[in-house]
Amino acid sequence: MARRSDHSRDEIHQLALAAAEALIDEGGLQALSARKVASRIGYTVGTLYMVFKNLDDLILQVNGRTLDLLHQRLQGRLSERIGGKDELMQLAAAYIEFAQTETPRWGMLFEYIVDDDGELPGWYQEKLGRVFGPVEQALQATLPACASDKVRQASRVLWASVHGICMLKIRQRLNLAGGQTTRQMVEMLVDNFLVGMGCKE
Amino acid sequence: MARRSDHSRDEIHQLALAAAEALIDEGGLQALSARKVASRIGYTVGTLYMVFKNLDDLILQVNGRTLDLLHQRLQGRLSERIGGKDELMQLAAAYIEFAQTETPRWGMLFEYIVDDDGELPGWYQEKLGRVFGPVEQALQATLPACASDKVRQASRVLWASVHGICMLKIRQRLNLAGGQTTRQMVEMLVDNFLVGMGCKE
DNA sequence: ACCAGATATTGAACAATGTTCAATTTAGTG
DNA sequence: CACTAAATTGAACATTGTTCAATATCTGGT
Repeated sequence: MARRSDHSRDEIHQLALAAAEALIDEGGLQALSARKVASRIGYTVGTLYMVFKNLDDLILQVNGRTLDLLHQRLQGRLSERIGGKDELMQLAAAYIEFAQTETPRWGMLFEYIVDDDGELPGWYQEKLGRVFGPVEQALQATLPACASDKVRQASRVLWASVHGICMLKIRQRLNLAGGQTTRQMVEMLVDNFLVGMGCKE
Repeated sequence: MARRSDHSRDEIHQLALAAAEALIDEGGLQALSARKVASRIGYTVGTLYMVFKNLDDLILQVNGRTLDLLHQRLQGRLSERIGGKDELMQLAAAYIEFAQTETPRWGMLFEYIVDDDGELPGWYQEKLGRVFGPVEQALQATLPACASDKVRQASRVLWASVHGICMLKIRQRLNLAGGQTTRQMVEMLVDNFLVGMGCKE
């Protein structure tokens, strides 16, 4: 029996999240189970339910950490405020890379489905909003004359589009894409989108 | 016990698919189970496995029918060859409507995940390709001067983008989208994309 | 009409799942 | 050392996908 003082509640919490992430990386969402997570951290099932409401709660928290990581990766490509297509393509490349490198965790962000009227918890929505930050910044720098709420909206449209391409490409739902890479497809999108937004270059 | 001659193999096949669709419509993918499908059509579990390899096989075939239905809905908006932004927006509206109306079945199209190297079966890829048909046609009509393989590629990029917007909107992953409707976001995309492709209007 | 071979159908069995909770073990306090 | 409060366990339950021996039903031949 695990000693009561081996880990604090919070340590168990963190250990479990890390173990869950490892399992997901190894075998996708279907490789995740309460008992497997528990045994990996040296506890039994019951203990998990002292720290998480249920498995969905655990998954949502893993997703929260994934969003944080994604935000970091995007922010990392934003070191210098260049603006323009190049910076947006840097961000897009970072997103593509993240999706390709951390495919299972990235995919899980969109598999957890919320009920009709049920909303995602506030802390989660906040993390979601943060992910759009770098895109919004780069887009504003690219379109200095554009009103900030229009940029806000445009960044959502553009990024949802980048995401759509990534998604269908990685999940192989784009039959006969003519040998284009994900990156080339995204470049076509960004090019056209920026021209449409009235970008000079 | 169900009489041996009550239904042919093929009838059982069809009945099961219809029952599965009903279950999914009522409660999403998680409401689907082998026993529920079987009991709805008046048989027991074992019988299902005479007609489907396993549950994934059943799901893939449901998805096949969903793709057919989607293709119909798109094709239905293509009756007259107008070309131009209006026709593309008609198609986009049809897609949005489909996603909003048949959300569970539509969502399932992207939840079934294929292994790393494992490909989707040929018949399924063919159905996938067909869905892009109407978009390709409308885009070619809109850009008559554009080479057909460029149109082919552009239709994939554009439609993956439309899909991305739909997806994130319906799954509520677009925090603070500023009260824009899915349709308005898609319109912004289509507008910009067409300008970028050199469309006059 | 009846039998035999073939095939359809059943339902029990198995391992694994999420979740709960009484019983047990441990830690801290007086 | 004893008592209380909390942590930890593991058995229990319902449900899941899948398999397969047993049983029921049909078909064709005599």
